[in-house]
Amino acid sequence: MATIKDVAKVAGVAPTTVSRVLNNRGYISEATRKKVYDAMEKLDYQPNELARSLYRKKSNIIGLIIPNVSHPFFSELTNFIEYYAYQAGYKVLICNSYQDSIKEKDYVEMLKRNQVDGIIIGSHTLDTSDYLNSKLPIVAIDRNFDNNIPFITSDNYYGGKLATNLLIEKGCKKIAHICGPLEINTPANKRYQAFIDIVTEKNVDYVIKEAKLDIYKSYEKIAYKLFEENPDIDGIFASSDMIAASIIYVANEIGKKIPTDLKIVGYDDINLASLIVPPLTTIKQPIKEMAELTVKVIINQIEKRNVKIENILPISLIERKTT
Amino acid sequence: MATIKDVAKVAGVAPTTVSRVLNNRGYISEATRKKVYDAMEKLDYQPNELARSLYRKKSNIIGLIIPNVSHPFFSELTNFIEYYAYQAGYKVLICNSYQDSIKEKDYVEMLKRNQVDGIIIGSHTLDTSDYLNSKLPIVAIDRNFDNNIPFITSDNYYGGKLATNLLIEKGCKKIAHICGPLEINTPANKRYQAFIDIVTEKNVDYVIKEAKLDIYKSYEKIAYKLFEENPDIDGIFASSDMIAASIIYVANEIGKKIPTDLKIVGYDDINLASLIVPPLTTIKQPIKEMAELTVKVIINQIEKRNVKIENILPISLIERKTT
DNA sequence: TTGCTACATCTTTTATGGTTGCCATAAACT
DNA sequence: AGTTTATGGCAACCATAAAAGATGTAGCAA
Repeated sequence: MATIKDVAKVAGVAPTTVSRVLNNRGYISEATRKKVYDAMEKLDYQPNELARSLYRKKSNIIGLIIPNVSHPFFSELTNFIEYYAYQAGYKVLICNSYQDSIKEKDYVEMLKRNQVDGIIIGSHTLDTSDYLNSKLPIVAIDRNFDNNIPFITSDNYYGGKLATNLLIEKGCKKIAHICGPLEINTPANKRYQAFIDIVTEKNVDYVIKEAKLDIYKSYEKIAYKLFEENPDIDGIFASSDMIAASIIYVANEIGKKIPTDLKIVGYDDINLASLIVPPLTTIKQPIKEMAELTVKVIINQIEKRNVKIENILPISLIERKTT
Repeated sequence: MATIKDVAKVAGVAPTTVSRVLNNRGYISEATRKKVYDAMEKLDYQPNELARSLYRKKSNIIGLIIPNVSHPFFSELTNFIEYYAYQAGYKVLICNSYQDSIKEKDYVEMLKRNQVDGIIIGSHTLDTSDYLNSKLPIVAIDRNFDNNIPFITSDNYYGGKLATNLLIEKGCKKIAHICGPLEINTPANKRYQAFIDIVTEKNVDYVIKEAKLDIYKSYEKIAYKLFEENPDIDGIFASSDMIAASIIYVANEIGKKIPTDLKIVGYDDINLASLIVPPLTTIKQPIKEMAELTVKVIINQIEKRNVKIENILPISLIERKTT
């Protein structure tokens, strides 16, 4: 690989001059500028960003820790995060934590060693204290830490409310809610809270099942068990579209008709939601806008601007064919 | 952030001694080793990988260029690539090219500037010559360059053959194949070739439609058009599960029964395939194994070991409920 | 006892590729 | 004459690694 010295030699100038051309500082004549550019082209010179980062103490790399990129919600989020980060001149290092706290901690340390400028954390097992002792910019997705780490989320309570109300309006008499893991306090739990509040208020019969973040097999098991224990269930509010898809699958296997026998509301509105059969009624999280805001907040932190701690984006109900 | 010098000062030794403790080389007494470790702990010292990479001329970062992480096939692939790369001590920088050749070139240059140790390219627009003039280790996924760039793929011809034969065996009289973009010569085109060979050989009526890589909307349009132009179609071989899912969706909309009126075979066997209704018959690409091999080949290249140019993994037919 | 070698232990120096500040020099302008 | 523009050269810096060098100690033969 050509270095700045090689370029200087070929262009017949000093390395300092090349650096000046590269960084647009000081006085440079057009003639010299051209000579330098020609030399760079001739040598296919690419400045070594490692050396630059080392000097500048800024790598322009953002670490992204998520449970699993193969989960559609996270893959869509990752896609947009990379998109906006790249636009702002940042690169994204991707880390799958598999919701394993040891892996998560490992990744945080690895990212620090690699001098990332900030970490976006969409995975949820780590103890807050592991972040506290670091001055590194951090943004959490769907997690409200008790300290001052900014987080991005959507209006989960309202989402839960809309979903539950819709099922009741459509005439469901016994509703199940399959929620995500409740042991960690995340804003997503407000979906659960809203569900409980509404069914209690309206005095509707209900069931709760808890699902760990997974992709399918475990969701199917939960669905089978739910129908076995509660054959009279006629409405389900699933806290993710993947769970909802699994339920539709299982409902089909055991011969329940959707939406006549059973109505389903999902959550997220991943790409898949409109594609499955029947198309899924769901609460749309603004994934693209969440990604955009996440990138904006992390960069604002990196560049020492003030950021809001709470960043809650609106959700909306998308009615399709499962209700 | 604490540096090696801070550690040295606290431990009362020279910076080099700390470096030698870190890298386990040279002679170090147990007493010194302990002093150094204590100092590192006290300062919460993390070695700066940027500086290490600069010196070693090795960043342990692999660049991954794919069309779009939010596409399930690529999100699953990315997941496994990250998994195996991390196991081998490599990090993954993710790049979405959106099949845009300018973005793709931009990304390649960015990755070079950042001194990545190798590039995995799953995106397919770039001219080979852009790679040729670089001594950087490269592995392509599903792309057979005419030069010596190793590539990973699966047995596309056999996959196309299995899919087409299955539809014919199941009694289809007029089969459509929705293939991927044919303008670039990729191994995936062998699915198309196999399809043509079989229908010609067995003298079965057929239709071809070409689909650009996209996620849904465009697939649906193609499906609508296909059914409009060919109402008598009774079998479809889709070159990806996402296309197949879109077809199932459209078939449902226009009242075609699957598998009675219409049989469908997908390709990839993404997670979703078993989950959609009806569960999709498909050709399984060994995504996990492909990712594992991809990482293995790129690392072998990085570490100057010999690698095979052609890496073709076996596929298999997964019969579910759409045939 | 001396001299030599071998080795353990740690330090000094140089290198990695690039940026920047400072000073020197000189020509071209006000 | 003084300012602006243009360039070179040097040193310091970023955090780390490695080659080479310094120092001390032990073993062993003369």
